[in-house]
Amino acid sequence: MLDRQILRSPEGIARLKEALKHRGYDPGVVERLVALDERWRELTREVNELRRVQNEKARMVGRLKREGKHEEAEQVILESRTLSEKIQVLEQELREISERFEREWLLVPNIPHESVPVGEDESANVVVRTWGDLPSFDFEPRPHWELGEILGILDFESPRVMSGSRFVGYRGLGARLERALIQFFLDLHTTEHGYTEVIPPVLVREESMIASGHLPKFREEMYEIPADGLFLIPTAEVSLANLHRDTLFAEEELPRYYTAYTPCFRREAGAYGKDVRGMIRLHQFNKVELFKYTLPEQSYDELERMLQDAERVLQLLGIPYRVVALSTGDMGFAAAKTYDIEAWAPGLQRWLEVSSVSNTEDFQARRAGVRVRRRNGTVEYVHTLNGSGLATPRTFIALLENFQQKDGSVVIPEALRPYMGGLEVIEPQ
RNA sequence: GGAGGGGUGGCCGAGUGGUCGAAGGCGGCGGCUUGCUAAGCCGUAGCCCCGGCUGAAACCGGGGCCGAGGGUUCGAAUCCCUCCCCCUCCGCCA
Repeated sequence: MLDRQILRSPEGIARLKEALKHRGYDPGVVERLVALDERWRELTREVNELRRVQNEKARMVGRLKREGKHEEAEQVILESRTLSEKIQVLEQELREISERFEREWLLVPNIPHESVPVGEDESANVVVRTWGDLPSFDFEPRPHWELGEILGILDFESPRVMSGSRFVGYRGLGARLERALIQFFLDLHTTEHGYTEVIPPVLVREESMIASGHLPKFREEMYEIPADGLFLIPTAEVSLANLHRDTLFAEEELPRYYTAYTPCFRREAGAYGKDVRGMIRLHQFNKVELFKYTLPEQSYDELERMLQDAERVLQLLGIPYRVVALSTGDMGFAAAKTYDIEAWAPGLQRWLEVSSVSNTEDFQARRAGVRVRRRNGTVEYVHTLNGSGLATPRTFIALLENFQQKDGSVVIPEALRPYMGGLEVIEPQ
């Protein structure tokens, strides 16, 4: 959520319209919002004034009664009664205006940072850097689903029966490898990068989804449990963004770094027929998330650092990747700036997004009510950042496909071996 | 699921339907005292919104905020309703 102050100056209005245009949103909503805000302020002014008079009269009644002047008190009560009715009518209208404003305001995305490349879609994204050499093979590299089959570590069949498409099962060393990845990520971030590990709920209330910016706009992407009004999280970002709801931090308490492993659930409603093969796009997957609460002036430095923390995972695994700065048209709703990290998948011959690292500035903090009292006494919203560190299925894919050998065996990167009981190679069954 | 108790300012905690933010404590800030610190003493202090002011800060005026939302009343932290959360007991179950 943006500061609605932006609707009260010509420059702010122009800035917001431009931001919406760059994101591919209709800037037409802005005029409507400006009108609602103006009406809201006008009503607020009127109501405030009437309440002032009303308060005066109420106090007068109290005073008169205490002084025993009951008849005069009755007179004032009579006046006050009609005023009270008038106020109620205006308050009703004020409530309606507020609700209408709020409804639309919650659908307005964040304003992109000035450093974000302007463009309609992913074609305008900018590759910031590439790390590692793409592997060359003296054989045709296999896609992960073939490797999973050969090695007997992935199960695509039984999940289809028990749950439908876009689910995967791991078995044997596959399950162990998945667990190893999660543990490796968490250990790295907690011991070397200073994040505090948390295990949050994965079922949350609607208001938590609103706070993180995932609702009301993306309802069709969420699994919902109507009987209890709960939603399955699409990312631990939701849980971590709600860790300090309605909190006023002291400046010394920031920054705060959190990491969490959770399963994530996505309906993928808009992706019919896309990435159906293998485990590129799943309804349920595992992810280790990174999250920071920072002072506003530090958030862009913290963004770069978080990006490095996520990159470090791939470096230690030896998986080649590139970092991409997303364009205005490709960024998520709450983000002011986003980097994607894409791992190379030689079997698929494509780059796979394994991480997305974003600064939402105060967009989520405003929705979640997370503020900081500065040393000079002023209060402002904190900045929040989130990033994957990493998502496992695609890391799993990249790992299998990069380290495969001619016979289908897969070499386990050294960093992971301690988590695999020292195992160096997964052999075909 | 059943019964009962409770949610008050950054934190803890008192509170009457009518004296403009609500005792007290902790913590905060300013000052005095002090070789320095601690202790002590004095003072000050909340958050949000509207307006003065085109934007921001300070300041001034006003409104709102005692879990959330409605309601009763001239007037509600205080009474009523709904919801949320916490605690205790009982039942059930990992």
